[in-house]
Amino acid sequence: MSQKIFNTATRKKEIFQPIKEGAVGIYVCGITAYDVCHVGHARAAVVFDVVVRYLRARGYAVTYVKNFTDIDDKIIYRANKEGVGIKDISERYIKSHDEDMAALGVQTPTITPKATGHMDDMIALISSLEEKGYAYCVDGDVYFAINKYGQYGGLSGRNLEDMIAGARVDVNDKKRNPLDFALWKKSKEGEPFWESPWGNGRPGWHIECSAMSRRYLGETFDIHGGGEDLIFPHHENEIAQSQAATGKPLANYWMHNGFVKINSEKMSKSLGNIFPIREILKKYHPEALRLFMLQSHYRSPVDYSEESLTEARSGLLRCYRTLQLLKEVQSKLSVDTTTVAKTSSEQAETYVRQFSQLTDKFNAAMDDDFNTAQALGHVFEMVRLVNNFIVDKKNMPDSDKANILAQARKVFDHFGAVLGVFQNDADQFFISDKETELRKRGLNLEEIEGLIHQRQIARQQKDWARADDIRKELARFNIVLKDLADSTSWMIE
RNA sequence: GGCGGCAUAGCCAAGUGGCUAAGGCAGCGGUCUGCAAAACCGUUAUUCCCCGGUUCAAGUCCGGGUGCCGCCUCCA
Repeated sequence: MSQKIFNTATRKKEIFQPIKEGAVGIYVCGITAYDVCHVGHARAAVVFDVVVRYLRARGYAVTYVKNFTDIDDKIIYRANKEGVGIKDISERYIKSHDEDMAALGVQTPTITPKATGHMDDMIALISSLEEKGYAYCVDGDVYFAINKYGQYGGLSGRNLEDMIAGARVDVNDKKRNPLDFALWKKSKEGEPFWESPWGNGRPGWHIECSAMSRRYLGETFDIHGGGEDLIFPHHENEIAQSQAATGKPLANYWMHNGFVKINSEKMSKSLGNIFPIREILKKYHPEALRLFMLQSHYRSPVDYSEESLTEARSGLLRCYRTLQLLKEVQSKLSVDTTTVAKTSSEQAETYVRQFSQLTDKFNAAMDDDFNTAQALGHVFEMVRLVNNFIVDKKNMPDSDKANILAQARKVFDHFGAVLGVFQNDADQFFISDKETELRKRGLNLEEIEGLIHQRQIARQQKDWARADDIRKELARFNIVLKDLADSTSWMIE
């Protein structure tokens, strides 16, 4: 099976053919470091994290570049407002971004370049565009000449007439064409600036990605990604700049992730419905957030709500219960559970064969444009299959059981490594889930455990009425008890 | 005004020409249990927004309609 990728540029699923056999260069537009990251950033990060994880699992040597925009109007605005330098702002939010990403289990990209570290590359690129006649300088600003380039609009499927008819482009006397965009902006009084052939100024927004992708991945690379909102104008402009400069395609495949809506509304500052990642993670396990996102296809919109996160948590609990059970059964076997031996019975072989079929199906789903929703369907089938095994395993020799469980664990390890879930030990997961839920609901651990202890005494005395009363009382706080042979465990529903 | 997307069970969500329409959540019945929980088994869409067409065959393709949504301005 070959990897397929939906290419925004052609609006079709295409068979992925890397430039260099066995290697992939991917560039994803990162954040502008002027505020904390929100759930929308989380989605883009998780989507491309999974893309990279899967390509690596498939054996590709992936070079993943994700930039930080650390010079920009919004950063300057914020720095002025706080009376600090732009570096204070950008460094603060890059740090915050890194913390959020780590919490989400997003692997650090191979290279994370910053715009301000590549000023020479940008100036060189703009100069070459100027030499070739694609750029013109007016009063310290440098603009890209759309008309000269001629192929503008290819990615977003727009033509110049449509866009001009849209009439929402800003009026600027300096531009020859209203759609021309700034490559270099003259600095205003008091703004940070860099020296350039056009005077003191700073780069336009789009040029950094053209310069940095070229530096780290070359003139043409495999995959360029980002949120769907970046298709126009940002990626359109990147293509125009880069291809005018090199005469070569910028990227062979363009991937764009869909948006996160909040309670069916667009997320926006004016609606006040921006959800920072760190706020969400106070209430939900990061893997629940990942699962929520991965249950939809990456190009579809997802609708964030407390209910949908709670549902995702329920699904995650189901997986971890099985993982926990798997470990528990393993620990009770009389044979070494880590090595994989040959199975002896037909029944045992059937399980192992089904595991491998589910792995194949999972991979096939991922091959098909990273269909994580479908892939997750197979993950849950695997959960059921393992539960089934645990229920009907009885007369199997321990060596067979050990083998089956070791195989099952390997399959979950693969699923988990690709999707970035199941990264916790099951027992540890339930402890942290409990802590999160207690905090969220403002419940007190000692009180709950005290009641459970009292109930334990009542149970020993077979005082079922008292035991049931305590159960009911705890149920009012959504606490569900599970009676074991000699103890009671509990969790919050 | 221009460009694009989506509409599948109570909810979320895969499937995009052909066996019984994945999977999750929620619900119901059963097994298990002192009672529960978890797990397992069974069950919940004769049907995929509506109308017409193409085809031996359509949720899946084409045309029309309706309803939502995104982009066109900074935005993941």
